[in-house]
Amino acid sequence: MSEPTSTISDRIHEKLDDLTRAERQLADSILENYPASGLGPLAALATEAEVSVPTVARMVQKLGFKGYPEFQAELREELKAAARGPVAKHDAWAEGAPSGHMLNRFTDAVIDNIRNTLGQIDPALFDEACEMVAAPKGRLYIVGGRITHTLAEYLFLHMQMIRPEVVHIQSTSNAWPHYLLDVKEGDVFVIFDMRRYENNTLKLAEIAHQKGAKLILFTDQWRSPVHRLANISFSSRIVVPSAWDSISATLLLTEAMVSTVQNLCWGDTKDRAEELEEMFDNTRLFRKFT
Amino acid sequence: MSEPTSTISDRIHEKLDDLTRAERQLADSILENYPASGLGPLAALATEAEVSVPTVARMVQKLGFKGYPEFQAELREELKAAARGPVAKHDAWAEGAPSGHMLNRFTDAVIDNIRNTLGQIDPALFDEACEMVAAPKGRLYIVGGRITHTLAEYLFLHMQMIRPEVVHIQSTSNAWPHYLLDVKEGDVFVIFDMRRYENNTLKLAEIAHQKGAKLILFTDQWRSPVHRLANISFSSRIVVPSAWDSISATLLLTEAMVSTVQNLCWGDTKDRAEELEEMFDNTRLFRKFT
DNA sequence: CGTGTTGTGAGAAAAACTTTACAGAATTTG
DNA sequence: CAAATTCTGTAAAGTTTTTCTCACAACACG
Repeated sequence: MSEPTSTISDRIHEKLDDLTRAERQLADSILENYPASGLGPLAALATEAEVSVPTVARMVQKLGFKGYPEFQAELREELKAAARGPVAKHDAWAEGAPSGHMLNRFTDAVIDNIRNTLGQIDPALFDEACEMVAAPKGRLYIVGGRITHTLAEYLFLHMQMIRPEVVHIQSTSNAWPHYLLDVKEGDVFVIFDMRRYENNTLKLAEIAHQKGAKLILFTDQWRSPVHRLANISFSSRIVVPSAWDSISATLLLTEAMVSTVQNLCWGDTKDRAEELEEMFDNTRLFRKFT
Repeated sequence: MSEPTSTISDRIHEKLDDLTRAERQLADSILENYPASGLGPLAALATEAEVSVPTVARMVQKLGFKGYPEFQAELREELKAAARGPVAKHDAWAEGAPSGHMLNRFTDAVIDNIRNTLGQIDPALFDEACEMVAAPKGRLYIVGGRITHTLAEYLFLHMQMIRPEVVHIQSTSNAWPHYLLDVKEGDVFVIFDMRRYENNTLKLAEIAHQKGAKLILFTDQWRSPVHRLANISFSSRIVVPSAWDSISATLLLTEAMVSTVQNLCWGDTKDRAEELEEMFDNTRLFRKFT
């Protein structure tokens, strides 16, 4: 038996550019949970990929198989061969990379960070924070430092679409004191401060706190000094095999917050609903996950 | 949907005592290379196990299935779940949160995205891209769009510390054409373009390509039109239970790239070594993972 | 010898695959 | 902006494969 030099997965990737829209959609679906979906009946695969039956038949031939059964047979062979191999499942995230490859080591670390970070989150506090952010009573200020202002801006860009009165402050900018002039009680600050913690951020937090604003802090596992002032803090694990830190876990929290807040605000802000609706139409993104 | 408490493999083992000789022979064959052999046609399985067709049919019913197709369907389901891996099986990441809590749903989705994204990366291409980015021959341009410029800036901030001649362009800015004036052959562009893909980014990529620059693209699973011009593309999964997309998987790739490039450049740029060293001292971050 | 098991062969029924034709949609081209 | 081209889904029909079942003979074993 001649060991096939390339798996079907490879073959699909190679041909990816020659495929049409629907075929690519199908290819994605096959790769989605590979190889399980390719082992069912053709019609089921078509349904799952949301393409028509002939599209599947056409593509299978395009990939060089005489028919769907032949395609399946090779998938099974592949599966057999794979099972023979190392049982170590997630030894490698990126197929074909040595397990010591940076991609694998890095991914291991990030997943671990995420697990660890989530394990230490109090869901009730998270919900509370989201409610504070969603509440349209006061202004929402979003603050980031030298590196973390990218996170801050990411949050800002989304909040801006969800609710009014959102301000993005970069604590390293020398303009930040001006922003604080009209902070009043009931305003909410979301502050990102990861090591190395920035003095400006701390000062800014102090003033905001003093003026009666609520503070929500995203920091790392060693916690920025701001946490003593903050009403709610979330610490993320950030260690990766790199000379720098990872903000992946914090990004996850931020994205989860965006999603939660948007659910909370749903329907409230009529004027934004329009804009959102248009976006949903354009991106075909509005899927109910309940 | 009730999660089956037992796999088919378990089920066979349980019933093993109630089985007759030929049936046991069949069972052994199924478990031999599980689950591949069970996914082919019934007749093939019979031949492989050296039993008759009716024996297979009879045993499948004995196991409690209505017919062979039903048996196969469950095998496929099992395979699907197994591929998801032990990591994603966690049904509560944040302890104490109901498994339907946004934090858990979101984390599931992100982990799944990461797994899927990494599974489709060619490590050789990734290394190649990192070498291109590390090569100090030409300039390094980093380009992002409306949302993705946060990723671009994150990469920029780190590259700036690693190598000289790094430029950050925001394709939504109307100043970008000026940046392209002195692009020359050998320059490298790192472009972020996720849906909804931006026309400006495409135009910018076209000009850069035409001027002989190399393009590295970070996009989503549906791939920005820029990918046709790009020398190397990486597509990430971005779907999460939210009205918006997630850039978490792409951030992971970006961070992994930063780490890899920094390893490649290590020692080359003497003038930056100082600055780095000081940083490492301050952050106690310098850990050798090699 | 009797009981329970297994294989053979065949045929009916069901399911699956392949192909074709065509119309509507999407995209490209001029 | 219209025409041309390409792509895609629907429907249907024909073909092949697969599954299921039955009857019966052969076999194993106490």
